[in-house]
Amino acid sequence: MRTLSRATIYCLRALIYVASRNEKDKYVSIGQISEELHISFHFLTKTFQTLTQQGLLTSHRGPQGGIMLNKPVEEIFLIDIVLMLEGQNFFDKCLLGLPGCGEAEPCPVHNFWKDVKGALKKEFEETSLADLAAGIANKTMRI
Amino acid sequence: MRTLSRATIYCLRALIYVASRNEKDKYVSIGQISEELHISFHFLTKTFQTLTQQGLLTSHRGPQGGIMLNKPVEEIFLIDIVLMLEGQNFFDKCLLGLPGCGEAEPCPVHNFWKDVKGALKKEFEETSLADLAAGIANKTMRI
DNA sequence: TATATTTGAGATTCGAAAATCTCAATCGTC
DNA sequence: GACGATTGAGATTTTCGAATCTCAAATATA
Repeated sequence: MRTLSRATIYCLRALIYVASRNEKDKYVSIGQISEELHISFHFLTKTFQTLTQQGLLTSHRGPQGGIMLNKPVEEIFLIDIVLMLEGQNFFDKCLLGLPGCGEAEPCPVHNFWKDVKGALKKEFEETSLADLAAGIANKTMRI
Repeated sequence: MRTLSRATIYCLRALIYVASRNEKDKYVSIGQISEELHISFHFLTKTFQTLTQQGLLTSHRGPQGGIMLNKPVEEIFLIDIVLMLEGQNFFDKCLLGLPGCGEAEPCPVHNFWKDVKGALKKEFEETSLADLAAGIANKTMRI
């Protein structure tokens, strides 16, 4: 079950890593994240750019530069990250990929899928970066 | 939110179409399905082959040939189709795509995602082809 | 101000899924 | 038995997301 794109997955892993370091008001180097997590550096810069443009992160060039979360990890939710990277219409898509599907002209699985998406969205809305990072306290855990 | 592959989507649309025709013990031509639903003929034959090999369908070559459901539509569930086409491990995958993730060594989102997948799987298990086809009674509905 | 470090941005390459094409196998009908 | 209709199977091409590469812009530090 492939739900998120690679870009989102990488970014999520990176943000969980950043959150777990819990260093406020300090830039974390993208290069360092890339090395620690074995994620393509250039791939990361691209996704971080998007999040910076959308206001979730602040970035800083030059030595001691990097990225920094703009809000406390308790106030950043999974849904924010996913919508910013996958697009605001992430939860609006039809299971069968039918372009015309909607409330006005629902496909056979429209209502079924609407419920499923609603439940998933609720989970994403209630799960913060702090929740996700909490699991990482255990050092043996791999991200 | 992209959940199913194109192959599965096409097959699902095709099976809903077949189910909605409600013609027992009669072969439905793949060519006809392809034309009606504007789905690539060769793509359909491929996915139907898989379902035939796995016992969900019976196929028949030659004139008046086609495919036929092996069970009543009430007894074919969404989960069957999805697992046959996407693979039996469809609901086992890690949200972050981490290969080592599992009960023994869970990733930060493992338990969160396990619950979500469990709920989705349950929905798929409880939704039959008959349920999906029921919506099609309305002729204006597009599949 | 010179330099090393780091992100920004876009071009290019790679690979897997998607789509198409070709021919073989099967079978009803005449 | 010949022919046309239809699925079976695999090869080939196309497309698009993923990954890489290259250079520009910014800035801390000495």
